[in-house]
Amino acid sequence: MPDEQWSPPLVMVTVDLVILTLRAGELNALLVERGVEPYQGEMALPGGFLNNGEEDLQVAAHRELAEEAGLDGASLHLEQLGVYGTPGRDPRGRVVSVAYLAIAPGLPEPAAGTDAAGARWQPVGAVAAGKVRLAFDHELILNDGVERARAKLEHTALATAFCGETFTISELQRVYEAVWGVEIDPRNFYRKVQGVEGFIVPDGHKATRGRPARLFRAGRSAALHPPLVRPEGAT
Amino acid sequence: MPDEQWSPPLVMVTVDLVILTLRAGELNALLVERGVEPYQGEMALPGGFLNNGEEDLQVAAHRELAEEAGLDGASLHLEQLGVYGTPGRDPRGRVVSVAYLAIAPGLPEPAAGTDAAGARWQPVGAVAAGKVRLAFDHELILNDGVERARAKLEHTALATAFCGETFTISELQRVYEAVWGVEIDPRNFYRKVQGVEGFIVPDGHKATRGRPARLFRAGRSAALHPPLVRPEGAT
DNA sequence: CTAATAGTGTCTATCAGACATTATACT
DNA sequence: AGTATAATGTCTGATAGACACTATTAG
Repeated sequence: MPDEQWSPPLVMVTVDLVILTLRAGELNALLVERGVEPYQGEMALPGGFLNNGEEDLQVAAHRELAEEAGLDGASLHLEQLGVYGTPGRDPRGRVVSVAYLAIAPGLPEPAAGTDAAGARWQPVGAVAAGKVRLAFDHELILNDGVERARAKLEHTALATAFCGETFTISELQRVYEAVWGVEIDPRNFYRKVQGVEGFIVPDGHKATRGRPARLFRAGRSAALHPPLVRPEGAT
Repeated sequence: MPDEQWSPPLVMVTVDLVILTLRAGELNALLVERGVEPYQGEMALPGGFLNNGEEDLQVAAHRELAEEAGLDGASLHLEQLGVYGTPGRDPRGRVVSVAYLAIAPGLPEPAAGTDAAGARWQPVGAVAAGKVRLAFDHELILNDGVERARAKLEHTALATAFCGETFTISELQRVYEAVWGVEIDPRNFYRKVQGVEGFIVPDGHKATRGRPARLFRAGRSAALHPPLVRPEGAT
């Protein structure tokens, strides 16, 4: 019980980012090689300490997004994922980390940021399979982020954030298949996505090998009614 | 950009609790009257600073649950809700608050805790209607907690946490009606809840005015397959 | 018997999943 | 014509919502 002399403990706060994209039909996360101790040389999620005592958490997340990944956050979906504050999770002392989830369309290799010795995309499957080890408790955070993304695909228009400005329905379908890890019947998918009010709106056509595909762009709805339900066996 | 002399800013961390229960068929939240500045005399969510630099966040949440609400957290559903860290949200300085959501079955008036000058249940409708004002950004946190509870009722067995050890299907239905703010057809509700694998299991009978009701207790499943979908017009 | 509450049955419009066919381009 | 990809139609079993009846107790 605090007495009159007691003052609250002070802790350090970091912002960590789970940045997901699609590359070659696989779900990838952006990882950086740590340039300083602790865990120097190991892979970790991009992130870092608050700049100063007055920086907003969301602002700090956008700043790290730009610094470590070279991504302009303005057009990016960015959402709070959770807090990770188990004592001992960071050898430097008591560090509470606020995790954010960011979604980006397919991108080339990132320009290595100023802080990070090296930043690169890694398939989340490789991390889940234990092929890539992460510093701190970042594997836990990454798994939470991936699961959140999978769940959000059902109820929100998040999938369009994985695509470019415009996209075909097939491309949108490949997003769902990659993130959920399942195969979807194209005919039923066409019917369902077009039945969701305000999800996607037509925007011209695209030349391709074969019959030209209709192009769409994201509609006005953030929430999907009805939702696109994830099959039972999804990853 | 941090130079070699730079050290991360230190912030204070609080844990705040959204504790929900059902009283007289209405969704209520536990609020305390603040005994100290700032916001002395106003209503707020129960919560407080970390005890020390080594206290786990979840442990701190359980501690506050016991201290300020007199509730033993062992049997209680407790879940992280989010982080609230906007600069200026607390006049004492930079305070980052980790919010937790707790669900309790119907309880009598709480014994006022040691920290809180007074703790009492308030219908969340009164807060939403502006009849009760909360300190800090606690109204935002409360709203997030209520919305989370509503969403979780669809996909998890959370509703049973609002009931006692055993309950009738009618009682369970009243939980859904109160939290969602809608009326549900009892016949369809019976069919649906009994069709969900592992949601509820029979456990004797209950004497009542009229035909005795079958009693149930919570089943083993945490997640509901299929989910109980919330009607469109739910609050 | 009557009142009160618990529990079950049925009908129908809609929807999800399986599956085959037609359409439009390029070579 | 042949190939490749896009788009649409149909059938069927399951489900959600509307609705009416039977069952079991107390007084």
